[in-house]
Amino acid sequence: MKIKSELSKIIETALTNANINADEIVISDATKPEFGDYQYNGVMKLAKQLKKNPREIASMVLEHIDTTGMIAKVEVAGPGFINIWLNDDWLATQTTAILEDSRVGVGKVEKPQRVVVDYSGPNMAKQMHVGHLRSSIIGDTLATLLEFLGDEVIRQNHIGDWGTQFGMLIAHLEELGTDGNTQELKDLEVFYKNAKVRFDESEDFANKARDYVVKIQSGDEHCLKLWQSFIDASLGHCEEVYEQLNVNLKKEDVRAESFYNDQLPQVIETLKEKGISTNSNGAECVFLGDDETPIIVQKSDGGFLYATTDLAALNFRDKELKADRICYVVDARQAQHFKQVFTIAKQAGMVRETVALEHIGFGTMMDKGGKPFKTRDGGTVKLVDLLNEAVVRAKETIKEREAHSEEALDALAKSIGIGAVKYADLSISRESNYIFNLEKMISFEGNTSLYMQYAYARIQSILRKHNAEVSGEIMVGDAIEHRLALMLLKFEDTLSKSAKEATPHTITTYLYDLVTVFMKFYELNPILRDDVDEATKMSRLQLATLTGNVIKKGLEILGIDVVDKI
RNA sequence: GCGCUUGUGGCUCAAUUGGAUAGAGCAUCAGACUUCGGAUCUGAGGGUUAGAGGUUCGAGUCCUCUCAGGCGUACCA
Repeated sequence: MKIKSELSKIIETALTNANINADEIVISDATKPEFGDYQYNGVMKLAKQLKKNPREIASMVLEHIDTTGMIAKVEVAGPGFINIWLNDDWLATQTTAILEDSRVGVGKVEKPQRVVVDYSGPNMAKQMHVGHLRSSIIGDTLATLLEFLGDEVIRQNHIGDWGTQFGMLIAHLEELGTDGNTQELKDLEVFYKNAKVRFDESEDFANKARDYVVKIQSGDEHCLKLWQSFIDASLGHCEEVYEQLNVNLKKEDVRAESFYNDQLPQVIETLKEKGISTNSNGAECVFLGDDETPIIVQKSDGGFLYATTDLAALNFRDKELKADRICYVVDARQAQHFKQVFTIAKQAGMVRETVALEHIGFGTMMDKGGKPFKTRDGGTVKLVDLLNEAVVRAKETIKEREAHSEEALDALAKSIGIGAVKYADLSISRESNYIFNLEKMISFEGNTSLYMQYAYARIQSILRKHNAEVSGEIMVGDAIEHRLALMLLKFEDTLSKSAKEATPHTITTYLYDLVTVFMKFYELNPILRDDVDEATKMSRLQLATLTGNVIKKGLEILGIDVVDKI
């Protein structure tokens, strides 16, 4: 239900009938229950333009607002706010209408776009570390969300598989022998470290490594084969992590750096032709605005840089993938880089003017002391280790409360532990740095996945206990049911906002508010007690069922499984 | 040096993009069980939104300066 746009239409009609012109009508949620459900704050601006008293204008508008359907009551308050109360019967009808809807009342966008979401982007030379967590799950949520809303999403995993370090790695792989290497490849950190040791201790090895870099680039078959087997092994690690994280990235979504390799000279040619780049100190550079430091697109030795690859990728995504919107889910620290690359791409005509280019930046994960997240000895924390730890902790927590069989416990621990980490990450507004705290993540209190899971399990428990058909209409009988019904209908507005701004935390905040309201409803309004009449019982069962459906769908978009029992 | 960015109760985070008395959760204190799962709910205390000016009907949000962090700054990605 697009409540806000429905209300906008009503207000627009009222304004027209009152002979007032307004360009855009923005409806916002009421800040307090006593101010109603929604409010329109635009009158103050209009009054300024018309040079009239805002309260006077608000009263004029008020007279023309249709209060026969959706709206129950309107009121002018403060300097000129128009407060809006929705009608109970309307809420009841609308919620009843979506009881059987698998999309729980969420429609599809009118104009679907083709959206490229670039996320995860691990480096093949190393194991995935905690830094990849945010990109992977924020990107995946965005992709799932846009798809659900009807856009055509193209996932792109821009893996780092090209560069000088690969010479060293494949030389080491060759030395181990392609058959005997499987053991050491299990841990890429170890593999990398050993390769580095060889590189430093042996002049022959180092020369060979450098030689191999050139050979891969020139397409030497033997080296490419070694390289490919190394990439396959490394990608295998990533796929295990994606599997564990419930992140929907497949092999066919991989479009690696190496893919763009042969397009790089063309990028330079285009930039030269258009007079965008110049030669400076032997390197091909782009100077933007008044910036003194350039963006280097080709090194003085002829090598290319990541800006060049990104330009080639932008060109490909525009020309071949024909994207309307391209989202880069990458660390916020690369903001300048993307700003520059986007500017160059548009200037050079590599991307059409109409394409929306967005850097979906996110903050860094910190430890409890507010420092960048590291292991005790200062190394990077491997993502698998962190996730495994979360599962272990979840298992301990669940075990304390209820008796489960060992298999059930393991399965529960997996979905709950991983879900808790994901939820905690997604619930923070993405651009700020955040402090990683596993205990808080696996807590049942506050805005955590377990609080949602608990509410869901409670609802399922009621339905099991009822153990019969649930039918009939929803009736909105009191203030708390009014709030609950309204929250349920707000799901679509929430998802739209989240998609537009690429902010997963909009969804978690909504779910938390929904569940909080549901918990209050649950306390105040008994469902299965004997003294509740049949129609009320059914209505409340329906409300509970619908709440469960929305929680499930919401968590599903975040890539988190719900469980019927905790 | 230049550029970008952040600063919100003791702690961790919000604030519908300029709207009403800045909201939650931890923690603290006080309540509610003949439990539809108490892993819950109700309430209280705790804030000059780093500081100082400015813009206007109205500022956590916009502008200027100061203070304190973080990040980026010519051939890594």
